[in-house]
Amino acid sequence: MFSSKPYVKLSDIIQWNVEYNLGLERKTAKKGAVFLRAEQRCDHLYFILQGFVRVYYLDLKGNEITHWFCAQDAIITSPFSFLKGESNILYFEALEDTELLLMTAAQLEKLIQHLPSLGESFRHINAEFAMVLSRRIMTMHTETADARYLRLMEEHPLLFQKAKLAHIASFLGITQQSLSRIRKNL
Amino acid sequence: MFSSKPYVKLSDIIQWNVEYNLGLERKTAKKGAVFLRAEQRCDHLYFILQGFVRVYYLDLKGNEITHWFCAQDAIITSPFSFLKGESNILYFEALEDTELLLMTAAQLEKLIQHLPSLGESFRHINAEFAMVLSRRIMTMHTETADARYLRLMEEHPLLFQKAKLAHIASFLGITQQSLSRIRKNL
DNA sequence: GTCATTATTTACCATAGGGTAAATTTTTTA
DNA sequence: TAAAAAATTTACCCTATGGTAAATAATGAC
Repeated sequence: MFSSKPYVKLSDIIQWNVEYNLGLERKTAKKGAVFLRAEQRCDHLYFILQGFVRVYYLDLKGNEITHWFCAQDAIITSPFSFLKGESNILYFEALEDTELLLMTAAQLEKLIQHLPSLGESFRHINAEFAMVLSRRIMTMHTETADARYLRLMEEHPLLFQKAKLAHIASFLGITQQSLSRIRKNL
Repeated sequence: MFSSKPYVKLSDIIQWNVEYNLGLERKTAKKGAVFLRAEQRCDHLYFILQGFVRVYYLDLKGNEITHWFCAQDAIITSPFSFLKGESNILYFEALEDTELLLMTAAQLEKLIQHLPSLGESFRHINAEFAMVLSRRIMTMHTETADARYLRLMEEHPLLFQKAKLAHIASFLGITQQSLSRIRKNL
């Protein structure tokens, strides 16, 4: 999330695509485009070659809740759908012009057959991702909304240039109005 | 969390321990014992052969926050410490007499060298774990405390026989008093 | 079985954040 | 640059949950 993933280099993926004749699909999404919607199956990993993506879902009242933001070099998917074939509940929205490389589970497994070390890389990526999510659960419990906002600003200042405050508010677990109030009180 | 992990069978691990001369350590923890503390390094995966474990951490005021519960056949570790060598902030508490099999990162990598398919299993386990955590983040946003309580009761009725309400309350993200109030109002 | 300990509930008031609606500012479009 | 649309802020009151403290209930030790 946010950051690049040092374990898998996109340039390698692009090279292997040719070398092993994987036939990976490419996709572009204009700024503002929602290129995956709930109810659409998500049967790809999306490698972000370029751009910035917001992942969100809808709560019971239909409000958009930002689940995470992904920058260049990150990999996104809808885990429920990609891993388990369950119906997808996530929306992927390009917050700027975005270029994507798509990989199916079959293509991934084929590639790992050729390159077992890539499987190991993904093992580490998954473990780190779980770690990031664990930490997020903890900070949601232990920190006030103010503290979470300040920390986000410190750790990801660029985010505030790319995402709207409404996006960031729901990512922080509060409403836009509450975030506004927090900003007012410094 | 909670459930068994179909991807790795404990009986296999025990057999491989002999076959590949891994020298895995065993450990037992009496009911009530805290067998890992914050500040202690966690450089093992803990396979739960038998028993039930609560993982918790302390918030800024010193309150115990339950991070998850783990039953037989689950694997626990302190990801920050095990993966990154960062200082450990988690406590592992046996809620009943518990028997554990310990595996260091070195032992894990050695075993995976012998059995690459185990690496693949762990890749899937990590992915599923991330999925569970994602879902938990979502339900914390979208569901009220009442709904989370009712769902937990429905999905994990046995938990209520093994854990105290204070443990469950902090797992649900509320205080013990709030949980009590929720229970009162059905 | 009695006492001590631990777990749970209750009651009180305090507060962070939600919901609605409108005002204001900023950005986009024409 | 004017008009329209979108984003952000503000203000109001409301509600869920927190904090403190005490009462009750359940469990365990002797």
